[in-house]
Amino acid sequence: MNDVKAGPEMEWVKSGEVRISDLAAELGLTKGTVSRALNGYEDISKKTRKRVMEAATKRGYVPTTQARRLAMGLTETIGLVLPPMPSQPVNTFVSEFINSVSAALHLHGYDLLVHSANSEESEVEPYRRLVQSRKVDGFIIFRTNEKDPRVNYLLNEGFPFVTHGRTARMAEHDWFDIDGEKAFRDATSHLIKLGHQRIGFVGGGKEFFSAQLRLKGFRAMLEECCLEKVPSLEQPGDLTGQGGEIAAQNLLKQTRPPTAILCANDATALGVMKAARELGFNIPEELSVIGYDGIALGAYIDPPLTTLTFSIEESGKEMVNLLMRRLKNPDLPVISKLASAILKLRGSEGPPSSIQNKNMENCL
Amino acid sequence: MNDVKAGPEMEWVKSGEVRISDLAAELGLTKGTVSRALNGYEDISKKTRKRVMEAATKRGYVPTTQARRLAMGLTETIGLVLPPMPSQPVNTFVSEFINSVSAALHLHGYDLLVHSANSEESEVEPYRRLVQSRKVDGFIIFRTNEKDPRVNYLLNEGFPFVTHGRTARMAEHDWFDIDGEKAFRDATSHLIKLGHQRIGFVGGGKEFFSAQLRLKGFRAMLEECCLEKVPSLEQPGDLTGQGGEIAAQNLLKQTRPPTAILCANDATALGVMKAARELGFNIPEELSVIGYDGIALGAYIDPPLTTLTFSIEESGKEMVNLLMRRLKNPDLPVISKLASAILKLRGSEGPPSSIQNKNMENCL
DNA sequence: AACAATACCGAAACCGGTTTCGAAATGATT
DNA sequence: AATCATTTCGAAACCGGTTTCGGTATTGTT
Repeated sequence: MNDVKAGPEMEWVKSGEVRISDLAAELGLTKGTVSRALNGYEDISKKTRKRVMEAATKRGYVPTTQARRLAMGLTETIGLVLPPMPSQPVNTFVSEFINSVSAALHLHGYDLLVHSANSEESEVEPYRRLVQSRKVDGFIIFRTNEKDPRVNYLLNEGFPFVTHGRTARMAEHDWFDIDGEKAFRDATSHLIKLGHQRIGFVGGGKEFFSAQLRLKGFRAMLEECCLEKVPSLEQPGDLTGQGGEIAAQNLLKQTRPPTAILCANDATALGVMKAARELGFNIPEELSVIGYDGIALGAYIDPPLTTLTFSIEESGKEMVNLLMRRLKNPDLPVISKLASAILKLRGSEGPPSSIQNKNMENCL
Repeated sequence: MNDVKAGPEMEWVKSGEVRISDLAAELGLTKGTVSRALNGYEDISKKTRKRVMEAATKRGYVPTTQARRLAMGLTETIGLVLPPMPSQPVNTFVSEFINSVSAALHLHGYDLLVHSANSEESEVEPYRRLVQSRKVDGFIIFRTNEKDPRVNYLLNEGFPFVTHGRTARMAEHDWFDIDGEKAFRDATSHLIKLGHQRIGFVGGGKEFFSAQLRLKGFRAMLEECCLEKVPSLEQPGDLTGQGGEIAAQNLLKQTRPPTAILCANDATALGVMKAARELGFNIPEELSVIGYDGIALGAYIDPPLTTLTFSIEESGKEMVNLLMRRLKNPDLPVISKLASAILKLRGSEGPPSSIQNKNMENCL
């Protein structure tokens, strides 16, 4: 019933009750000596070290983290501040991300401190508090804006951090990002090869750098394939389902609606699909839809959502690597890592029902 | 560009560079006096207190958390261990929950330490480590099993914690839970009132207490309405979409398939809907489906998923309240709180196409 | 056997705070 | 003016570790 196994004659010890001074007294040593013995200093005889270590395991001694960290002048803790969630949590990114970051940090002996952002105060306030009270050694930042106050603050303080996503000052800090531009080039290319000529795009807010890069990839591939850029086919969005609905209505009510819509993320794509259904468009026969994020749920809707997906686990791991490197040596030059998303075909896209013009063979 | 405002003649101070000893020296006081002045002790003259506080704000002094906590013998930190995610993160519960718990803890001056569970080691290992290294004062536990090793371990240690969900030992620890039994009574009643006579149920694993309680509520309402309990209509599941698919196949391939299916959670419901579509069942005309969890995504699928929903924010808040109470006074009697879920009608349920028999008026 | 080198451990300072205790200064009382 | 109570602060211990420094005890060298 109880997971704690205890030998027959081993008296019951509650966890964490024995201090280094107890151990020292018991062994007739000073706590300094015990500390060095346990930490592998060379000036301890094999015999004493063995005695100490055996006593330590027997008594279940584990150093008090707070004390050790205070003495060593570090916190071994990384902060992660959750952006305010305006009740649009269609995305499971956050929990997966936290999970992978936490796991990666643990391998380095670091803890993860998760803080929530109060939407009433400034965005940087939580960061400032954590820095000033010296609760963390560095930050993991995600969902960056192009001009990001958090980045500005931390750069100014000279405080270590890594971002998930690029910023206007990306040359000054370490960052990890998914190559959204390439991803959308791929997705656009895929649609064009299927025969689509009029492709819509629903973006994210101007402030999200990543959404801008996705738009850039979309435009680039259009141009590469000699398809003209139609401004009315590029709709702004806000990365939510609702934003997707509105944008889709704007697109599909046009005289010549697009035969395919690329969405800046999956939440948007779900909104687009909902609006499309309500307007009587069959997916994928009359309208192809492609999202971005690879949320697992996309596989369960009808039709299953084709999307651009990437490894969140890898993201977390890589970011932790970048951060650990930075903590070890703050003066190293900034580096970055770009991972790629892959197009996961699930069924929400297909060839257009009517191919209006065929002048694209010139390009492909 | 920079959020840090500094007065004209205020020289630039990097955050967290000034220690209490610096402040004391600058003021010609001892650090003990400064500490007491800042912490509202009564044995400090008004004049000195004012001097100290002004100097503190001017120099931007913030006490080092590590040191303060060590001296005061507490960690002011609560641990939350993420259960291993077997790549089934269809649920956004976790991130919302973390968010609300973190926010609630912050109001009490507590931090949230999020730890990930390594699936290779024992489930209690992370807890043991956090306890032994004295990194946390208590735990928030969610997704409990009926016989929960984590609960056993912590009860044995006498370590404070609160669970989200009941356990076999719920009389011995504080817990918060959603009244899943009542929720499923409501949902079942709703279906029966719509005219359904053959209602299927897809459950969660035997180990999940909450899933068992939902089944219990389902059965209770059936009995209350004089509907016979058909064992083949109760299918086991695993709270995943895939589990839902399999269960739905088992249900719908029967000679007399159910006209409605209640699912232990939304992920399961999505799997059920997918399988139903593939088998040619129209929802809700030929098959009603109801889930549990209230995930936002359910609103965007076709048809929108009717589900039982509850406030995750309230869950987090209440659990933190329970835990804070416990930390303040460990000897208080255990208490618990049961919140209710509400049925959110969205469209995946309706009256059955053919009402087989009408003998239910006797009961309702 | 005398001496230097080395191995090993104790003593003490330190990390940055909090808290207890006692002494000096101040004010009130007679 | 002498005595007592208060106010106010300094000194020092403490939280639980780590790390530097110096002094024995042991070993190795000639």
